[in-house]
Amino acid sequence: MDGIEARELAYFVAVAEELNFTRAAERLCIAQPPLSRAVKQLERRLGVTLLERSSRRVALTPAGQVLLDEGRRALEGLSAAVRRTRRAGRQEPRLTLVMKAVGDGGMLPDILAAYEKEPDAVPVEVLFCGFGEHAALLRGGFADVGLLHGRPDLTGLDHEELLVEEQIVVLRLGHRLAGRAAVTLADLKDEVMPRWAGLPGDRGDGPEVRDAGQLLQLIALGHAVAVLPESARAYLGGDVVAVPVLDVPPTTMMVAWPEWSRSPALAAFVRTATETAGRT
Amino acid sequence: MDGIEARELAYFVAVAEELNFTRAAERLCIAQPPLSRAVKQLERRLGVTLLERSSRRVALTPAGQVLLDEGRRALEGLSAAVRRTRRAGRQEPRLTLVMKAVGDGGMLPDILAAYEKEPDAVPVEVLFCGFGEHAALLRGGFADVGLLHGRPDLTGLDHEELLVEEQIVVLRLGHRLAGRAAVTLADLKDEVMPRWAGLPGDRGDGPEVRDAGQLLQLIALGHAVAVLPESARAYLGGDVVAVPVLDVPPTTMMVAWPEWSRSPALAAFVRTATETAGRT
DNA sequence: CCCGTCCATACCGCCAGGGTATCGCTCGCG
DNA sequence: CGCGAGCGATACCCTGGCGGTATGGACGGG
Repeated sequence: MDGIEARELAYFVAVAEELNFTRAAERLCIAQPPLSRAVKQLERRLGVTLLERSSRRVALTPAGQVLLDEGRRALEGLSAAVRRTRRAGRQEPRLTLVMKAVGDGGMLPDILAAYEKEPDAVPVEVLFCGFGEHAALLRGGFADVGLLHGRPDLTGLDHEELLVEEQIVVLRLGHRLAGRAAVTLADLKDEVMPRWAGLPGDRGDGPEVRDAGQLLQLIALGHAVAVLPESARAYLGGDVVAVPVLDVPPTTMMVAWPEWSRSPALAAFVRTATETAGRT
Repeated sequence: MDGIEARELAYFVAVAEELNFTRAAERLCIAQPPLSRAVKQLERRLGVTLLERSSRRVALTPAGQVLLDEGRRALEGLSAAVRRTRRAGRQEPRLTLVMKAVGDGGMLPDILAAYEKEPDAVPVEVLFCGFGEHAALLRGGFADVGLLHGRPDLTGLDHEELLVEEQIVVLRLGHRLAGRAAVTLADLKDEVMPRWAGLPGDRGDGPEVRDAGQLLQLIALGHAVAVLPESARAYLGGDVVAVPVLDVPPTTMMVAWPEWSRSPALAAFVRTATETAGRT
């Protein structure tokens, strides 16, 4: 037995993130002295100095940096286990599918229809999320399966490819490029591209949008253009047009799920999704 | 805060594995009543029934099965974090390299020599392990980096390919195939192949060996033959010969390390290993 | 030089977690 | 059919650990 407790690890992580016992204590809603004691006890149990305290400044030792990284992940794993258990224990078992709005390549109705006929099928609950959130929601145990686009970070996930799509640019009717048969990225370099709300990695210019409706509205107003997978054509209204973009790499849509998941309901969904995609 | 404690999770895992509170309690070195109480408290905190108790039999509910799987992994992650922290906290930092004996493709001396010249280099400690153990030792935080062969389970690991090798069969001098320029698997189907000790997945026949020395001795005695990567030629004595095997897929050697590892010492080692392999 | 900041120490009270004794249920066996 | 063994649940006690308050001591800024 290594004897380390989840609570004291969480305490240490708070201190290591704040680099300040007092602030960490109030974040944890406890007083500062018990926090000091708990961290010291953790150091004693590990036999390792985690923090360099100099009565004016708190700094991480190399070992402390390791425990901050590893411990955060371990705590994530713990609460993911809790969430998955809670969701598995609901009286009415469900499968939570996470996807970006309009991120199903038009296949979701077919997949769901086929899935419902499976013997292991359970009701599917669809959870919409922002641009890069799929993977975190799957890893964290908030969702069972996801439909992903592009090249997300797949660590901790298993996946199957469903569909490879060419990309199009969506333009307002009357836009200077709207009549072209095809465009290149060079044609678009002066265009305003919206960015998804709450996404730190995205480029800073362009208006912020929260969902596909806002995006289409911006395009229809002529305030922006957007490069989307070809399947998005199905969602376009009459006041915008789609033009193929020649030199953008095709985007692949995939179904992904947490590594180690072995529920029959999930396996049936993945099988159904790949078969449905393969039948096109 | 989800409020789940590592100890109570370990308690539940023990009960779920034994399906018997009394035996689980003695495995945990506590009395049975506190164990019953702890599991019940865990169920209350999760709001989920984990075990079906029928006064004569204990069975897992579906949610209990989920928590058994996920909780085991979460506890693994926790103790891996502890081990990595302990190893990072040693006064003399070292890099622990795990490999099968004679599993380095002859490159280890070159890699180590080149690595020692790196600015971020630390002393390398080599840990030998049995056939399929590399990945578990890396995931568990017992080692920092490994040299792997074949197609191990790489979940939780990052890796780089170092070397693709053809395979040879090692035979006693005077063996019926020893004079051949090459053989096929069909030629070998009646031969005795040793199996590595402590490896459940291996085929049952053949004598058990613990290391390369025992293996070569068995071959020299004519009691066995073995299919090995070409680089093993360097370790062969004069009383055995090596013959290429035509229809065995080449084996790839790779360097692997735990996902998320970001120590400069490790990064330098991986870079050195790939550069050394690329220079051949 | 004093005051504010911040971590450590000292001490206290309470409850969670572990122990022992015992009950209740069920199955197997004579 | 009745008894005993096995096993989990309950009741009760006791101790150690965790959290709280008060305070000390080191350091830096004004």
